[in-house]
Amino acid sequence: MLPSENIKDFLDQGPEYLPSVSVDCVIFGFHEQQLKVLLLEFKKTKAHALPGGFVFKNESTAEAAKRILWERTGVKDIYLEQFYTFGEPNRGNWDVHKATMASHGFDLTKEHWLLQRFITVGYYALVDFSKVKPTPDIFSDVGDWYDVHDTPPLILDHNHIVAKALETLQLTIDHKLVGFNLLSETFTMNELQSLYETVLDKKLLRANFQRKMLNLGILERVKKKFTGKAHKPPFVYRFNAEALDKQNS
Amino acid sequence: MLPSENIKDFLDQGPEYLPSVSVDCVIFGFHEQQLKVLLLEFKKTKAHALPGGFVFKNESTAEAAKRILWERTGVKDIYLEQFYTFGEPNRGNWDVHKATMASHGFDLTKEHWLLQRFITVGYYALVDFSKVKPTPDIFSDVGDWYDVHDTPPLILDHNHIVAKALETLQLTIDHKLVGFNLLSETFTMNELQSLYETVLDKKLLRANFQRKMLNLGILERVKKKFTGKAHKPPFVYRFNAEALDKQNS
DNA sequence: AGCATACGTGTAAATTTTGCACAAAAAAAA
DNA sequence: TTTTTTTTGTGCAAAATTTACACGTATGCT
Repeated sequence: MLPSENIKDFLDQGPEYLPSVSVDCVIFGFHEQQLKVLLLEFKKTKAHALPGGFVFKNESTAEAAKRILWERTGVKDIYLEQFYTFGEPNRGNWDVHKATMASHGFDLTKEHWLLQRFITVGYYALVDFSKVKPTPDIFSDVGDWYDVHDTPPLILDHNHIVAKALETLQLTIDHKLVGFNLLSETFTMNELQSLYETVLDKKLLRANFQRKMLNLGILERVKKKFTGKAHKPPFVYRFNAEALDKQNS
Repeated sequence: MLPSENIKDFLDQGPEYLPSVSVDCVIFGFHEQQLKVLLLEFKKTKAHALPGGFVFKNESTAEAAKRILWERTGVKDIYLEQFYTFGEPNRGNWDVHKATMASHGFDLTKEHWLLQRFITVGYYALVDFSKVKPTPDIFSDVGDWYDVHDTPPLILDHNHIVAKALETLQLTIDHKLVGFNLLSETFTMNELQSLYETVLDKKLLRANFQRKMLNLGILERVKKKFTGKAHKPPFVYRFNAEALDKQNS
């Protein structure tokens, strides 16, 4: 199927969506000491945007977010949390959408459903960077990771949405054990610490951090890691889900 | 104007609202050692509900919430905070609306805008109980305060919404200084403490509570209170807004 | 076998929180 | 005016937590 046919299909799908409501996902990943966000780049217009989409009439906003997440990352069972709903009537310039569509040969009228006002429900997702293959959608040709502190200008109020998501994550990570979702299934204490340092943007004392984490009783020691380095290899930990559930409930 | 004409006006207003989006307000007040919520009781059907409404096409959800708040309480400049958006496709039984309208002589078809699916954005408000005169809307004949732990069954998912609002308030009050909004402009340390004890649902040590509050540097001592009792009257405090702004920023 | 490395734990100092006690204050009563 | 009564406001020590640093130890390489 040609790209423009996909887009026609999408535009025809308008009536199946719940009007006025969209969902945007701030997908966080952790890589090389940086907290990353997954962004899409539109074809031709080269504008950047958060992965987002619309909500089917019999679908919850959370399900819509999960669907979008799956389409963009190929990962299911993602840690997902709603953080804010952006309900301003003027969330920015919708010309981008018009231009994007025009660049594909669709000239939308002012009344077209895609150019109406949308409230967007923001979800942030924490994913294992190594498991994710950023997948562009039909409007974008690339999905790529950006340092959350060094994002390009985004369409609409998406920069604001990213900022709010980061703020929420920083407030959350300290008293709710969500950080593990950003690491692979097993990890060293060092990796965990540098994740926390990156998210909170401050140095932590190794010794105390380790004690605190171990005392939570949610880390399971797996095995030694073979590093090939001339020193003692670190333990590798796995995060114990049952214990976490108790704490978060 | 007769009630049913008001209702007709309301029903005709459908096209002016943003489709699929509503706003519900959990209005908290503090009275007689109880945390209260303002609830409406529908005429005839006697069902209870949160004050809520719809969003005009050029209005933000926050503005809509403020408007509803003003209509129900007669108070402006209310402390208002968005806490969650309820985006399930099945948020409960919409028969109540149909029945309510039927009781006013309007037989709504299944396709009527009022009976469609709505996402609702939840806001909680903190108001000075003594300043508020609960005002019913056109569907309800009474607005009344209920102990948040002793509410009647509410329509749709409104009980759930109240629970979530309370949860948010409890998490917030400890590290964000929002409690003052629930008291009158001046208050004694005792009143402030019993507010905290009620919201957090636990006893606090008077001496330490007082120290903590005073050390925040946001309380301004006003004057002695004449109680008519045979003992030392307490100081009366006023909450100093500028100092708070610094802390919350 | 010994060394370099950085991991894991022990411990003391500093700070904050908790619990309780008591004096000061002010209105009413004598 | 003096005493009585009650509750406020502050002081202080014990307990708990956080912070900072030091040291012993396991491991792979030389």
